[in-house]
Amino acid sequence: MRIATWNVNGLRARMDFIIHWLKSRAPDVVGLQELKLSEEDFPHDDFRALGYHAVVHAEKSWNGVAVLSRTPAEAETRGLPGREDDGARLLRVRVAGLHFATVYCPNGKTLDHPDFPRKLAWFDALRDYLAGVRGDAASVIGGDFNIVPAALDAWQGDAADGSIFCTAEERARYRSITDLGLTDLYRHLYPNEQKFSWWDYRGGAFHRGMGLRIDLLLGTPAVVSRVRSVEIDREYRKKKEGNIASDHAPVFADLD
DNA sequence: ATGACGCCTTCCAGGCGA
Repeated sequence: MRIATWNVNGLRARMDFIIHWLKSRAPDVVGLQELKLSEEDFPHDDFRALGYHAVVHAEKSWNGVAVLSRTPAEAETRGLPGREDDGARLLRVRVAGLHFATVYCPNGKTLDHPDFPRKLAWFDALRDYLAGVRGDAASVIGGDFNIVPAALDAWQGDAADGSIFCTAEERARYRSITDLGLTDLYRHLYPNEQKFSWWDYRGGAFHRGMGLRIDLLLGTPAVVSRVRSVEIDREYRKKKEGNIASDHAPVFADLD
């Protein structure tokens, strides 16, 4: 079974790209983030034509998450409890024998911006929420975490320590989540590799290797024991057939 | 030092992203 996460940076703008990717990679379950459209504008029919069901938690213009799946999914949680005012950023479903959550974690903007403490509070609420469902054995949470887990995951390495995405406060929140028994599937399989999932559109960052690894798939031990490979699909960060890519690459994992 | 690119929106300059 192939599970995936992808921040698409605008579903409507990315539709041709997403269809190309679904046909090429044939994932079974996909968490999408940054849909940037109203739920009534979600193109269910286009996905059905490709054999995918969709559960959507979205809002006009900003944020928005969804789960695509080959077999129908049942929604478990729409929105992070207590933090609904921060936007449509969490959706958890039951699908294919898994509990599968997709998250678009807040950005925080800058260390001195009011969004930064809101980001930390959002992660505290995420930890509390995940602690409440930790009894679910086969569980995945994937998404755009907007935290760089470790120096290895930033193109600047430890020179980025202390800057936004790389502060001790953010990394402590990330650790509070992994401390619940959730493991970064990519880092588990490849402890010393440096691959990125996001590159700035500006300044040729992609071709200069100036990226971050912020798009993650975390799993409980029952999932970790099944994971055989994880790929950060940088082919789909490139312009393809005249279409512009998201600034994030898809990430997918193959499970037994 | 700054902006750089691309998305969104009561249509178009401005907010936002990471």
